[in-house]
Amino acid sequence: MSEFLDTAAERYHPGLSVDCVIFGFHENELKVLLLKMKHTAKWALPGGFVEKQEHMDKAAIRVLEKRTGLADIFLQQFHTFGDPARHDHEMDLELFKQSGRDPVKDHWFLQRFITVGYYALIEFSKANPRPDDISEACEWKSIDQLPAMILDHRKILEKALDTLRFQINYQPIGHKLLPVKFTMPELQKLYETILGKELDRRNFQRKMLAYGILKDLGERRKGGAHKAPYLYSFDVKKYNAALKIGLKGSW
Amino acid sequence: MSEFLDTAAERYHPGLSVDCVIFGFHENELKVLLLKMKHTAKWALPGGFVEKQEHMDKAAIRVLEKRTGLADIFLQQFHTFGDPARHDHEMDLELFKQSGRDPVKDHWFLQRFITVGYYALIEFSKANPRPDDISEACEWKSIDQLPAMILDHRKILEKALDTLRFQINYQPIGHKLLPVKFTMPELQKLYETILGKELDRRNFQRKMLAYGILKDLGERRKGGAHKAPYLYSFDVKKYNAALKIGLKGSW
DNA sequence: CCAAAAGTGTTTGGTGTACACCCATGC
DNA sequence: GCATGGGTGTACACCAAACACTTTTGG
Repeated sequence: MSEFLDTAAERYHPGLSVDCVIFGFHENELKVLLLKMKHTAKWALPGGFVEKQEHMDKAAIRVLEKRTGLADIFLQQFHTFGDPARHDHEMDLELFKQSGRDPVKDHWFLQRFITVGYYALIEFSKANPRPDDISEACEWKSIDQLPAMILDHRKILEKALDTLRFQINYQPIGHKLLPVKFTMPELQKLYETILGKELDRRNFQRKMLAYGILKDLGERRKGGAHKAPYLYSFDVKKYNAALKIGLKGSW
Repeated sequence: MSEFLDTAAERYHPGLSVDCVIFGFHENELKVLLLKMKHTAKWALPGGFVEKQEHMDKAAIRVLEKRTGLADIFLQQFHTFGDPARHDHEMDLELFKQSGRDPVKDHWFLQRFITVGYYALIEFSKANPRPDDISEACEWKSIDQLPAMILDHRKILEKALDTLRFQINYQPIGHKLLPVKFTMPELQKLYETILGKELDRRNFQRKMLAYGILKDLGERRKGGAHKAPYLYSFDVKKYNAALKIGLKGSW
């Protein structure tokens, strides 16, 4: 941390950060990946800084991998947060102290920051998040039970969720959030979770199949109680083609 | 300009700018407001910098007013451009020379910039754009006949247009772009222009009226040739309520 | 009176919605 | 066998697309 404070001003673009909202879906709940920094009580979105000659989008990818171990994630920019009040000077000073140093006036780290928000959808089961060396935890948190978060990270998360809902017909939500094989009820639960409302089982199925973006694998999911549901997977080619013009219809 | 280069580093947030894409509608064409700086051949979006403790959204409003004279414009953030290649070092050096100064290494102005794009819809007839003292022109340009533009401003403009099309059912497009009183054919032309395709006259009218967001003023637009069309204006309250859930239907 | 623009209406097919019924499985 | 969850089907209302006809106005 101490070394970071020394070299940051040379390495990074001043007053600019990126924050990532990583969505996953597990046990019928929409989850977000959060970090807990050492010595702090609140949680944070995985975020970081942009190198001086680095593409901002690339920076987001690098930062996410460094802080959570997640690689090859397709991140989507959704909003930039430029309220000067979003800066928490007290917290900065605290971090300085913890690194065993005196706050320096006009230090790179103590100025106001603009942050650019990115979001991603990832397959929960494939993700293997691990905290970096300045964090003590990296965990999935349910959207419905979020812990206290630093700065305006809660607001950033809400905005990401709004964007997700808004773009539901234009983003490969199912393909990114579900395993390769999934059942129709699972897909429906995902939609219901994101949209925050219940959908009719039969109409959902008909509509989804009508899109022609699903491949019926013929298999069934065994083991569970009740009637075994069919397994599907996405016809990626057709899915992407359909998304370009947007999946029709209101949910 | 010379004074600007001296004081900029103190006043403004480093490496950050805002650019505004101002849409207007006139003579059945969608137009954009562009500036032409003195001593340059290319046109530019009205843009500027963010003061150190200023809210970014407020900065966009301030910048727009200062550079074009347009006040009280509702600006909507749409994307942030963070490609390091978007910076044109040659152009910067040129501007330095023109201000009669030698380029200083590591000068505030010579670093890489991130820019945040904002767009607005304004009523063409009410706007009275005027160039600021560093520009020689401030003009409406048709979307179909854009002049050469600096940096990635063309790309920024395209992105704004995409956003506009995407959000057409969620933004008060008509209310912002048209005069208070307008006819149905005028409103239709606006939609056709933004969407880039023709719509059926009768279906358009029925659909619009069905939304219940228009007030029939009873009057007719006289003077023109042919049958005089009725005048309408927006029922702003109902319009805004309808936009919250989005105007249904595909165009 | 004629061309062009604008107002009004009708038919038709699709899509969303609200249902009812049957099938499979574990307890 | 019964509760629960999953698969399939149907009736209806509504909306969008495609179309024809009438009215007004300036030239």
